[in-house]
Amino acid sequence: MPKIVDRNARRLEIVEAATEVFARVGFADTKIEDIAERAGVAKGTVYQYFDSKAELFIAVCQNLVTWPPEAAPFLDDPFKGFEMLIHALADSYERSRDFYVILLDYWAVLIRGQEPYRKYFLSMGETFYAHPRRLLMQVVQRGRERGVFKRSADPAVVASLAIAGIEGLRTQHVQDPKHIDMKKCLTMLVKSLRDGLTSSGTVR
Amino acid sequence: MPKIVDRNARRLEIVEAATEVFARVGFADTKIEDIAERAGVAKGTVYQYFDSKAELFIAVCQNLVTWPPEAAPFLDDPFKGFEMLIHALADSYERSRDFYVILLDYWAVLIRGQEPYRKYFLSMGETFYAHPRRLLMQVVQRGRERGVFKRSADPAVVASLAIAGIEGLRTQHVQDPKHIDMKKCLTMLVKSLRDGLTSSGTVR
Amino acid sequence: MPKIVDRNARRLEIVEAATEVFARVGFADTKIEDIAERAGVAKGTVYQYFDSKAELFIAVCQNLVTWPPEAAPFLDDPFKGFEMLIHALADSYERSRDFYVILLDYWAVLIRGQEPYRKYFLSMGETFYAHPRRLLMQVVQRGRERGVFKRSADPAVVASLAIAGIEGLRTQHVQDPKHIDMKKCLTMLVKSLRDGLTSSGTVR
Amino acid sequence: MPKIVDRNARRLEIVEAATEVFARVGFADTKIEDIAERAGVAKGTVYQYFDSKAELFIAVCQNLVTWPPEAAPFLDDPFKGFEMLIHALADSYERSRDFYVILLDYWAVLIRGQEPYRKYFLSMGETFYAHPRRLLMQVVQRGRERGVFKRSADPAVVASLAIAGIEGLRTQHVQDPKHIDMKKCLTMLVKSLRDGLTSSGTVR
DNA sequence: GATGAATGAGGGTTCATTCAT
DNA sequence: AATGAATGAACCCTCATTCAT
Repeated sequence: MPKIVDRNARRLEIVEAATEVFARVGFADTKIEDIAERAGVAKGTVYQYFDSKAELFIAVCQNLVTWPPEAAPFLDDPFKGFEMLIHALADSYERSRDFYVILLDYWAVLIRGQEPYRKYFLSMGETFYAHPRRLLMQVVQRGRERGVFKRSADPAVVASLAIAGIEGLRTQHVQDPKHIDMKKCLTMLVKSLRDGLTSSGTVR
Repeated sequence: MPKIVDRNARRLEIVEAATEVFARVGFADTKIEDIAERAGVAKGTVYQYFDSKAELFIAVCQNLVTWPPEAAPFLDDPFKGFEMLIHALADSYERSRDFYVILLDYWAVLIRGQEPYRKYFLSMGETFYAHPRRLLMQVVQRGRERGVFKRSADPAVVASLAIAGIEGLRTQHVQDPKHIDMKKCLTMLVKSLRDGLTSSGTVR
Repeated sequence: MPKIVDRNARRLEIVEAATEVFARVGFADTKIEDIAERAGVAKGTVYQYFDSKAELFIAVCQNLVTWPPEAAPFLDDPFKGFEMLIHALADSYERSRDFYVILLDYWAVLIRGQEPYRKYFLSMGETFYAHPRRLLMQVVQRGRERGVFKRSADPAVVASLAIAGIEGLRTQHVQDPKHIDMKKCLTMLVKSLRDGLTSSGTVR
Repeated sequence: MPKIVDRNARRLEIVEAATEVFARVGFADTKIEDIAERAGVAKGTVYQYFDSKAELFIAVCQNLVTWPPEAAPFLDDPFKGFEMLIHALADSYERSRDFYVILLDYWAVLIRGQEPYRKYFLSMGETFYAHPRRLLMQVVQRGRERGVFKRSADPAVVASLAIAGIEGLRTQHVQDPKHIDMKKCLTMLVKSLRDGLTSSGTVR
């Protein structure tokens, strides 16, 4: 038998090293050697686990896409649940700065990537956004059923808006933390959306 | 003038060619030669106008940061003005897909860039976001003064949220246009924010 | 205008440098850098003239395939012509040791090469062998018409045999010059083939 | 014996696997891993039997050099024997395409190999060609003694020519089977050489 | 002995940048 | 000013070989 190694563990070590490096310098400027060094292995070893830099990047993204909170505890109270969910999502961004920063390259592939990868990332993106969106839609739906949210509220639209708000705030915050008071903004985000869900609808 | 084309015109041609190429394939994968070809000049010529690929990218970004609509016509009617402003901003993204796509690389520099450039892009970002933010804050402020928006509404927060919503929706839309109904989402964005600005405030 | 260079001349210099290196160490062990050095240019320059090592090798082979002697002066006298032709062919091998040695790699591509190249080399091989074969067939044919060679002699077969003999002798000679007396062997080759072309045919 | 398979059998398995792979893709493009896989062993195991890829190639060549037919049955009738011998040699090429194809790399070492190997392969080449040459020389010699071949015929030259013809025809045939009618060519090869061995000698 | 994980030197290729014309 | 040929540092990836188990 050869050297005893837990391939899965080693693989994960490399993915984690890669996550850190990709996040710090971006895909284009990342050298495989840097990743190897950070993982404490030789350059060639990386290629025993991943066929190419691109494959490794995919693995990194997949590894990142495992964060979303469970919805169960939030569902009972639509009002409170909606608020909790948004904060949980925002936190998940907060918790992993890597995650957010790697999204830049992730998006880049999505928008401009060549076909083999583009399609792949696209499906990844679906699961990626699909889970939080599903959770959000569930609370909204529940709220409608209970009569606390308006019938006319479209759960898909609300979910998109909530995610958009969170991401958009993060984007501005990452650029210049001083200009954004995240706490206040998130509070207002929740409030506005809830108002939109409950207001009598006739504006003006 | 020794030549028929003056330097400024030629320079702009190169910037525009670069904009198109950067947007299409991203900064890292853009070759100076591609830009030169698209601009109809030789590779060396590009270096007569820009010291490096990075400088050229800066010029491209600066050239992009000239879009926002004028606020004047909207200011009189806070309600209508707020709505118009958001749609105008969304349109400006819409109108220039290049613009949005280049933001990816712009952000990348902002977040990870080495110092000479990072600081530079940061200040650029300020003007970049500052103008639309200022316009939004103006309408909100005006609304407060007229008593149509709540006193407690923080113009800075509202502006951030509006921009966040627009950008976040675009992000999702660029990834998969089918999943997002932009029109509905923008309408709800306006409505929610307005509700947040007018609701009696007592939540629950 | 850029540096004034005769691209064709420079290209040829590189091909000639490559010919020497490919011949000396073989395709697989040839480093582009070695070729560049021998041509007195930088590594990158080679790639301005050839897309890849394989393309360069093709160019080398094509450049080599320009040797065959003109037949005209020999055609009148089938006997003498046949002899002269064989010696001329043998000489052309002799003159360019490079040529012969590079054939090894040429054949390797032909026999095992992947499709884009295999087909290409195949067509090259046709012209490569086609010319000497055509010359040989012409003299034989002329001899038949004049009645000095047997009607039953097949020009194609004779041509193949003559070329086979020359190449086969070279192969042995390159391996160990001491074991082969080229002059005597060529004389006997000519004599045998001529005997085969004139003998009454009833063997035994 | 500690294991079921003895070293010699295992060694031979590896050599045979290597023969197949070397023939198919050539020495340079052969990966030890491919050989190991085909032999049904692990990569490291190959190195238990051979110190290096080069050593393994030597072993492959040595294993190949065991083919030639026995002369005894041919010797009695010089005419018939000469013919049979040439066909037997041609068949031996035919039977093992591997053999012929590996010659390419064999020759390459012979011509350009570094010293430790070059000399080695040279001596191998001698035995390699020596055996068939010896057989051919024997029949010719026998024919001279019996008075059916001319005194002036040089057995060494005839042997070289016969081998040259066979190899040269194979070379052309491998490149493009359509262009060569091997049967006809071999018949004419035999006939020509025999004519050369019996003709009255005064050409013209 | 056998295994296969790890290694790292090595080479093909790219491309931003320079510079002679 | 414009050109595009030349440069060479940089980097991805391969694969023969080693070695711990």
